[in-house]
Amino acid sequence: MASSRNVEPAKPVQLDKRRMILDAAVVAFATRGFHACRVSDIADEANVAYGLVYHYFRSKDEVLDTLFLERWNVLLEVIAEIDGQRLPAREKLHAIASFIIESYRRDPDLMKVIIVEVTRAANSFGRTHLAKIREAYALIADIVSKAQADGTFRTAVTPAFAALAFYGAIEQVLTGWIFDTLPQGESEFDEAKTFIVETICGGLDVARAA
Amino acid sequence: MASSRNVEPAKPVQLDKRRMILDAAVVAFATRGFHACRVSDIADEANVAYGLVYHYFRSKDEVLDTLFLERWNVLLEVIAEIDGQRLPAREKLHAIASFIIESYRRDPDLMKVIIVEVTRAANSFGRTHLAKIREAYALIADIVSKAQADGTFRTAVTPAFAALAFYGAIEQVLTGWIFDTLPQGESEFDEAKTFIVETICGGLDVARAA
DNA sequence: GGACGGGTTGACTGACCAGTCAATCCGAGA
DNA sequence: TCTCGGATTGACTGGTCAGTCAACCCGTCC
Repeated sequence: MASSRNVEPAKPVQLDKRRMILDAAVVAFATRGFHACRVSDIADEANVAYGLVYHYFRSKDEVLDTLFLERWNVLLEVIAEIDGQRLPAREKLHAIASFIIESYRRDPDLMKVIIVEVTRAANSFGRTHLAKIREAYALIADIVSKAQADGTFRTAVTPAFAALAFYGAIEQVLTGWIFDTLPQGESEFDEAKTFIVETICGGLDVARAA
Repeated sequence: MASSRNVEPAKPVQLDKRRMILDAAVVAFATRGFHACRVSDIADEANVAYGLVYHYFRSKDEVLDTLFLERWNVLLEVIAEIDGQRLPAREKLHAIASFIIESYRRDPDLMKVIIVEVTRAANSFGRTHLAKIREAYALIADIVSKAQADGTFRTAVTPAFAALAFYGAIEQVLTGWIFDTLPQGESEFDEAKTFIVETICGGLDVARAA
């Protein structure tokens, strides 16, 4: 209580309305979907006037863009960092799957919005952020590629394809949880990490062709 | 020219406007996306008056629903039929991947609409048709399940998961083609069928854990 | 205490478009 | 030839929002 004059940088009572709007948007988008969600829903959820959303963001789209970029950049950093560690490829993939699934566990709404409204969406967003999304594929493909080079992965499939299949499996699982098609809970989350890696790395066949 | 009184059942000059509207909708939806596409775009594309769309369909949504159901039911029948044949599971999966990829090759616009606007969409449609979509997963899971029972597939992964991963890989590949993220052409189509099955069935690892 | 200006407010406007509907067309049957 | 009814037409309506903007609030600095 005793004086807070220049100790605080510049954040008053309500820690930053911009952040509040962003957080409210996650809830609003996750609840009603981006299209069905009106800007006034975001403002209401954030307890802020309608116009303030436009003080901090140029448009409704920019709110979603911001949400996506914030999170996706973290993902890219994490993948790069995992790749930097000295680990078997299989474990790197497990770490990536873990990170994504843990992200969902911690903030399902945010992941729901990113997956449903951007990653899986055709609307402007999917296209706008295609390059960013592809960066993730490329990083994963790189992991596979190196593992093929050092002999831990077979070369029957191209790295790009393997990356697609790996990410595809993760996305399907998340989608299942998001749409309540798949049971979800602590044990399912852990199980999923293993299954995804086991399917992509281990394969289904008992016997393999020579 | 010589009389066509009761030879034809009831299809005049323009083989059925309903079909024309449906076909035009595929083009319109594929080009502009379902949301950005106005009903007048469909009517224009079909060379038909605006109001006629509402003569044959209750709403714009119903047009998309019809398109999706028509095609998805074919898919379900085909999967069931493939499953009925006496083939190794791996070949059944190959046949399914083939069918879907061939569908895309024959009518990319239609598949684009189905994948982008229904299968991958959160909007009403994804939810409305969830059950139908899940039927496909279930049929695939069934194939895996039987293969596990007869010993050709490992039991390390549940059938439901395997189905998710398999379908996920296909969807990612199609999405890549749709968004021009992946090169496409005759050779890529064939290659994709093999790679998808090879990844899911063969796995990436050179060595497997005991 | 006055002026400045960024933060904040919410009523309002302009555009857009799904869906309606009254009118017209046209083929079949009487 | 006339009538009936389904097919076809396209102007129009109603509702919905995204985004604008003029005004207000309030802390800061002179």
